[in-house]
Amino acid sequence: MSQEEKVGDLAESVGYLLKQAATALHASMDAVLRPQGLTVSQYSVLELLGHEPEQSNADLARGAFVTRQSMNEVLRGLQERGLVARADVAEHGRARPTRLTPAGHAALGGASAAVARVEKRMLSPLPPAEHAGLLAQLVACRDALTGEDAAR
Amino acid sequence: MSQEEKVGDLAESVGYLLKQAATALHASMDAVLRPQGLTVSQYSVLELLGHEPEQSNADLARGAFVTRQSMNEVLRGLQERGLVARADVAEHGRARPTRLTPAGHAALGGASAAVARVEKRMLSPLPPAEHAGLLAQLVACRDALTGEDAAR
DNA sequence: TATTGTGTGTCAGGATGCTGACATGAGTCA
DNA sequence: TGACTCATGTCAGCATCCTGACACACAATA
Repeated sequence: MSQEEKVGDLAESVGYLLKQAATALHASMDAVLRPQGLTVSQYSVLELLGHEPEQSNADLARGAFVTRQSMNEVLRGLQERGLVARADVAEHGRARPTRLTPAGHAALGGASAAVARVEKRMLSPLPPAEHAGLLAQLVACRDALTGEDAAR
Repeated sequence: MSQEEKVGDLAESVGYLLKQAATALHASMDAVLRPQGLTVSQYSVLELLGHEPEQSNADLARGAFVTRQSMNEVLRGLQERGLVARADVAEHGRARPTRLTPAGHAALGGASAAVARVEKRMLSPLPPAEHAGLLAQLVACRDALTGEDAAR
């Protein structure tokens, strides 16, 4: 009756392992990005803008899983260092699109290479044939949680 | 030559998806734990103590992937609410083992059931046969990153 | 015995992210 | 036109977690 009603052995909990793996990845990324003068959050913004320029503060916040307020702070730091540029006046609503400066592109290049090496090391124990499967499983898990809201 | 030297499409980045899945899980856990008056960190401590009682502050910090200082704060909150109890004097070194109170056991019961439902929902799109494989892959990724330190 | 090293608990200060709140600009509709 | 709704940017305050530092307890060793 009450076999599956609570969290079992932690070593067999996918949630617990998911947290461990994500924490390890964040720590490894931080270790390679710090020497380049970037935080993980700052790198995330550069990567997002590298793939899709002219995104607003709110767009970037959604892409990096943080609030607009937090992203505002990150953007301010990047702007002061000259890695990104924001339009002074909004063209449409209140949104002021952001884009990479040449210095931002350069910083992204080195950072992206370093992060790619981290990701490669993370996946190194898995046979390449399993990479796509892991990706699909993570997508499925994410969608299962975000699809219908959180409660219940 | 330079095909794999930087992060590619974000939708195909295991690291990006890992972060998304972990963030979604954390948010879902928070949504079900808040109504019970617990934070995710507090729940983690209760769960750890439920599986292995008499752990010290430092033990719990390692188990929850936070610093001793942060865990100290969490324990203080749980102690004030009467969910855990710590020995007043250390028996061996400076370590003061912590254990669940009856109220702590009760709180853990409800919280663990709620979290188990979240985890079940997260895994619901995957055939049960794939669960063990996902778990093993996450373990492998974690170990690949934590085995030899971070840098390089 | 005295020294060194390791593990632990705790205080102080700072960095980061969040919730709450408000004002602004644009679209929708009576 | 005017009221309403929605998305955005930003300010303020708070919560959480971190790094740095220090004192204490024990074990190992010369």
